[in-house]
Amino acid sequence: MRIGELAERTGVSVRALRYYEEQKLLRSDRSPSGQRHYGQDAVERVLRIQQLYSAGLSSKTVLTLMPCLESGEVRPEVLDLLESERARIDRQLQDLLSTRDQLDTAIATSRASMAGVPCPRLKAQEPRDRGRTAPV
Amino acid sequence: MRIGELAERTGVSVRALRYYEEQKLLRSDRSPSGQRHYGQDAVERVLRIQQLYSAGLSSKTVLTLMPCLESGEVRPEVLDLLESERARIDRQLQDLLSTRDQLDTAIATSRASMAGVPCPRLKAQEPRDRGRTAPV
DNA sequence: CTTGCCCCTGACGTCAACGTCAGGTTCTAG
DNA sequence: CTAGAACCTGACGTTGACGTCAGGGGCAAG
Repeated sequence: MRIGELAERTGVSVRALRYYEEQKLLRSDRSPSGQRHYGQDAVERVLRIQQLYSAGLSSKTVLTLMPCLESGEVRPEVLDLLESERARIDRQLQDLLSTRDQLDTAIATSRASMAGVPCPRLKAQEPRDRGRTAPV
Repeated sequence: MRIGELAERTGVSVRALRYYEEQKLLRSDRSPSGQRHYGQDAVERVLRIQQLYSAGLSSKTVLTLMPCLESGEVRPEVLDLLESERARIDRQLQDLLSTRDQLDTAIATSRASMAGVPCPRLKAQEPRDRGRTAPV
């Protein structure tokens, strides 16, 4: 398929697909006139790239890690990267979950108040340790 | 406390704190000479701002939603924003969880191969390795 | 043939959350 | 009193993942 169809089937823009190729995250066969052509598996690969981006990985990190995630072969020099990204994801998960809870509480409160029920009091979340220096 | 102490206690930069004030996310009392002073509650507020940023909310969205999350009073015109952010967070949670699973699989595979299968390029640690320049 | 759609390669624009520098003021320790 | 740390206000720089525009080519239909 050509780039327009791939874009449509993945929901990402044509520009983004060309950007992925520029970053060496995606390859394409070229017709004699230079047009890009992709196999069916490109759809899955693009969706996977999007997922990794959405998880906060940079294009360079995706480039480094994708072969490992696909093949299962982890070269020892990328293990640190693998683990630091995992740790970052864990921290971000906590922030997302906590934020989601706060949004849910607000939404529930809103619905309740729209139904005429009085607003309950919200409790503040205890802030998580962010590696700050110990208080004196 | 002054801005430097607040920065240290929250782990965010002085520049970031001034930026938050610029975005009206954070207020400060000013001494006659113009220096910013903060109460103890500023620490919690800054950590909360960071958490919302980490959850992918924009500065404008944080500005809009923070009062609701604190007071529990949701003006009906922000309910849409509240719900769309919640939906976005849910999607991002899926991506993060899936990515974390993939990383975990790769890490586990790596550990297994290091324990069982001899890795071709594993160098032994050299005890006198002092000239190790940290790559940037 | 030509119309219209899709495609190509640069290359500059964008946006957010700061980093960084310049040039000047204020606070504090000795 | 003085050095230096900490603070102030601009204002320009950075980065990543694209958006967008300019200028031009390829190809099936009518």
